[in-house]
Amino acid sequence: MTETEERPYHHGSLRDELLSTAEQTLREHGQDELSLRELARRAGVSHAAPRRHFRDRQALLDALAITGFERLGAQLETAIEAADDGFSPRLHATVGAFVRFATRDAALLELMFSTKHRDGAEEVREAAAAAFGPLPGLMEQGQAEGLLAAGTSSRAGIMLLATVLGIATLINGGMVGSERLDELVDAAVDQFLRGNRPS
Amino acid sequence: MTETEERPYHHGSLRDELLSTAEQTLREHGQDELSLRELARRAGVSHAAPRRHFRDRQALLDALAITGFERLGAQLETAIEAADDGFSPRLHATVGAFVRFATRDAALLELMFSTKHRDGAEEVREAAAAAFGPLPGLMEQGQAEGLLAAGTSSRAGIMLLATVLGIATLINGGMVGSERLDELVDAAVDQFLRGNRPS
DNA sequence: ACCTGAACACCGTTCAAGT
DNA sequence: ACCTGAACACCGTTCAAGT
Repeated sequence: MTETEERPYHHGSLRDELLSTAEQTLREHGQDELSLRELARRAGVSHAAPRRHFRDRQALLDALAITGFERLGAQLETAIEAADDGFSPRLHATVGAFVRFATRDAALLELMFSTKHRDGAEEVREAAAAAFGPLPGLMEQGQAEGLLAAGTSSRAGIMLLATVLGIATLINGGMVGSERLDELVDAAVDQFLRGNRPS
Repeated sequence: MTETEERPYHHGSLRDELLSTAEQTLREHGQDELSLRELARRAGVSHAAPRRHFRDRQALLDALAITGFERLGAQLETAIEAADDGFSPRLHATVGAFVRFATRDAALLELMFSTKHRDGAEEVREAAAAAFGPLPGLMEQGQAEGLLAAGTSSRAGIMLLATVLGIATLINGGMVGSERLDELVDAAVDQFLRGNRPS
């Protein structure tokens, strides 16, 4: 009945399984504990098998960052769609979704925005760009509604992201108590609106 | 004449030497390439010798983060003292000093604000708090000069720090081109002032 | 008090060989 | 096309022993 009693020689979906158990290990034990050999063991496969799917350890980390950005992008989109049509509710929904993602999965966030992707790993940056794709449109809506000053849509999106990313980083690193999360997020949105409204 | 021709059995200042070559390796090759054994080799000492000074690898990383915060704090202080007396020039100087530190030494910045220090490593958080000690006072000066709204000195400092930290993270990770650094820093200060001025 | 040298268990990576 | 098994060079960590 069950098809998992005896594993076939060809695993079938080894790449996906490695990625998902890697994500779990990253969340529960951090990046340092993440070893290719351990992942192979958990998948019931030889230690050299992952080599077929990930050139090296860094390639696995890059892939984790990419799927992270994909999930983040999906959550941002969902949040925007679920919110009311106006700029302000959409802005709040977006910021809230980002911060929820960022604090729920601290180690993944760190990996996604890590310096390691600076060289090579163009795909990671593309995934990041795709995840934040909805932002400029949202900023333009804010301008159209007269809530944001004109001519800042790209910069404003980066500024908003930078602020909430910074807040999440400070909290994830233990530099700021997590009980201040909501207060700071509200302040970020507030400061953003006040700081970028038309004069 | 030279006293380094033959190393004595007792190194003398092994801890300091390990830390400073570790800092260099971190800057040039990243955290992954940082190995205790390699540091020991470079110091001309057995691989087990660092154990006397750092309980394990994480303890070395913590120490690096601490000295990083100490240097950052010193640079912030110097910048404030060198600036004109007013709030605005001091604010610009502080932000500029932080961003310079953050982008010059990306791997160190990452280590300093890493999730790893969340558990244990209370000293790292104390070092961080000490480095940012001048911020609340600066915010109070802004309030006294009527440029910042009252009652936000702690929160305002965190917000400012979060925004510039986020900008540095985005640039260090390659998500935003480094040619936008000055533009974004100016925008951060501008948005901060507009967003927190008294109504 | 500080350092050495051997030992242990673990990695990532490579490569010929198997299915 | 995908996986195995042995091999290599490297780790971090521990501990008895040296100075």
